[in-house]
Amino acid sequence: MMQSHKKQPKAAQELEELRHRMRHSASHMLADAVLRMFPDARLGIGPPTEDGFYYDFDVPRPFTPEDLESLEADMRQAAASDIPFEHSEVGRGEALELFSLQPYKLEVIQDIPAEETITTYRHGVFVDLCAGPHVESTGRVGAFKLLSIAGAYWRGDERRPMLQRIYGTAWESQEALDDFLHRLEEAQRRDHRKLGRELDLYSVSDEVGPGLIIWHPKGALIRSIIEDHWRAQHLRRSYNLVYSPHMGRSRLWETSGHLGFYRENMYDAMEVEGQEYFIKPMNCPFHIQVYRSSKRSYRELPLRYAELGTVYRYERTGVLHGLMRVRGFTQDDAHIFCRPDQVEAEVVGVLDFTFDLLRTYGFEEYDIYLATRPEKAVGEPEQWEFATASLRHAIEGLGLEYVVDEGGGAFYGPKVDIKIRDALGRAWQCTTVQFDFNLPERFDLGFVGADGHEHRPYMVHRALLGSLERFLGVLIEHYGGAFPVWLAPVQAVVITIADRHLEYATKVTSRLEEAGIRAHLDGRNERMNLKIREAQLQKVPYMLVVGDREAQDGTVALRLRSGENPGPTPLAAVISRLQEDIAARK
RNA sequence: GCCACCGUAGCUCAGUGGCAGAGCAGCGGUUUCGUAAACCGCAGGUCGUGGGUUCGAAUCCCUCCGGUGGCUCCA
Repeated sequence: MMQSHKKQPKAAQELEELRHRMRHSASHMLADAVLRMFPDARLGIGPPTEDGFYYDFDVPRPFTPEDLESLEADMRQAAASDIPFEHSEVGRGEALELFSLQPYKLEVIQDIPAEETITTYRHGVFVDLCAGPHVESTGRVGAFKLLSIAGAYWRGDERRPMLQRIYGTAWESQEALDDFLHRLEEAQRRDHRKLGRELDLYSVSDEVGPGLIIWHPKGALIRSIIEDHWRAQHLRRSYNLVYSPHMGRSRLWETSGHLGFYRENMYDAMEVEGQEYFIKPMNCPFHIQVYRSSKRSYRELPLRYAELGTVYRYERTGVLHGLMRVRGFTQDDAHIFCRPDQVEAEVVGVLDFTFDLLRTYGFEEYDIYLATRPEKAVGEPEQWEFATASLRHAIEGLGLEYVVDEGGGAFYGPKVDIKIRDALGRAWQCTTVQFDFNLPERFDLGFVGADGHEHRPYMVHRALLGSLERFLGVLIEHYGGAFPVWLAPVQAVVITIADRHLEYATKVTSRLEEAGIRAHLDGRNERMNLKIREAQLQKVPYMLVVGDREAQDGTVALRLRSGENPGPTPLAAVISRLQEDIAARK
């Protein structure tokens, strides 16, 4: 159960409610249309979603794109006929009778608690089991469109039958629908997989394998800037940087419990001199080794070990997606070992660090989730209560809105997840802060307290950016490929108008490079127009055109990727402008 | 992994049973140009893989590999 701690203005809430009703009604009209196409179709469920609606069907053959067109035409006809939606309450027996030919509906009815009333909505001949609410009549569904077809397991369970799902969307006006479709197009333009290729940032190769990222020079440069900044920030916040190997003996993973609980995500063992080794899916066991390398005193806690640790996890082929979901990735990982009395301050420190770091990249909006104890869990209830309260206090103390994900915690501890939204409106999890009651136990971690006795430290896993691969993917879409100057692989391109300007252009480029600017000289024997176009497509922030006038005056003709054209500018002024941008991380 | 769709030159794509094509990129040349694509030429492909049907397969069928949109799972 998700319990929201968010507030919305009333007007926005009413609009959302209207869209919700229109989408709900549109999904009924879709199901009605499908039944006309396939009278024997069995209906799954058809709820509204954040951006539209879907409906699941068990049909004799999969839908085709042409089917979508004729179904949509059928729906338009229904809308034109303006048939009223009629609500009624039915008894349980009556409901079972009414939907006797619809096994999925029967299953839903059986799951409705006895004390709840069962309701149906009818328009024309179509009746659906439905809690509602709906718009008054089919003419009031607004502007709608069917979007796509997909397979979906009944009740999301891969052991149950796969139904055919049709996705659609509905909005209060044609304008709002067009807006939405425009947003989808914009999202496609910003797709990190497309930009990744166009800007030559990374690739995946069939020969290397799916889900394994090959960073090209420009992508690698952006990544290394992010990493450098990350390390510097960690040092400022009293983290200790460590490095750990990519594999370890089976004994390590047995002790950690990964072989017991996480093996399906791990690659098979490799044998070395009769011993089994596993490639790491997580960094924690290694950081624990650092902790255990000497006897720890309460005086040295908290200890914060951080590493850009590359891990490999088996992911099913169907879930791989560009940089967002891969098989080999680098976590910006850290493990904090601390005393109980330090826990809350540590969590506050991590959250503060997170927002500080994410703000650097222009992320200001987050979805925050507090995930609590699941049914199957290790650790004492008091520990869970204490840790969960620490997380809650930390979030609330910072005045943040959050959602409680009841029972959504890991088996080894409660956690806070923070998601940022990409250009498609999909929320991507980046930050995660997780308590771990399991590993300190398994590795028998301890510290000597002021009382001279052994105590168990608290352990917190945290990743702020999540994985560099995913974060870069989100960043590419966030900026639409137009990276701010401090991240841009090429910050300035010097463009010659004719070959005779090469000498001056070379001098300009060297001056820029000496000033610490990533400059590139485009001295090709091509027309200036072409070079500007290419720099523009590569989203280079500064273009410095040099011709006769500039060579004579010691200036450059400045052009920005925004299309602004400030014109002739002294080189020194351009350099300081660039340096200001870089310093301000613009 | 499952459902649907897709895979033709580095990229974007045309070709749906009868001699593999275009634009861009690449290479060679001409051109020396003032704010988003100069011109001419050349080269480039076992049509993802393996098998089958056929006189003949990029095209039809099957297998596998990879991708896309979803489902499940997740940083």
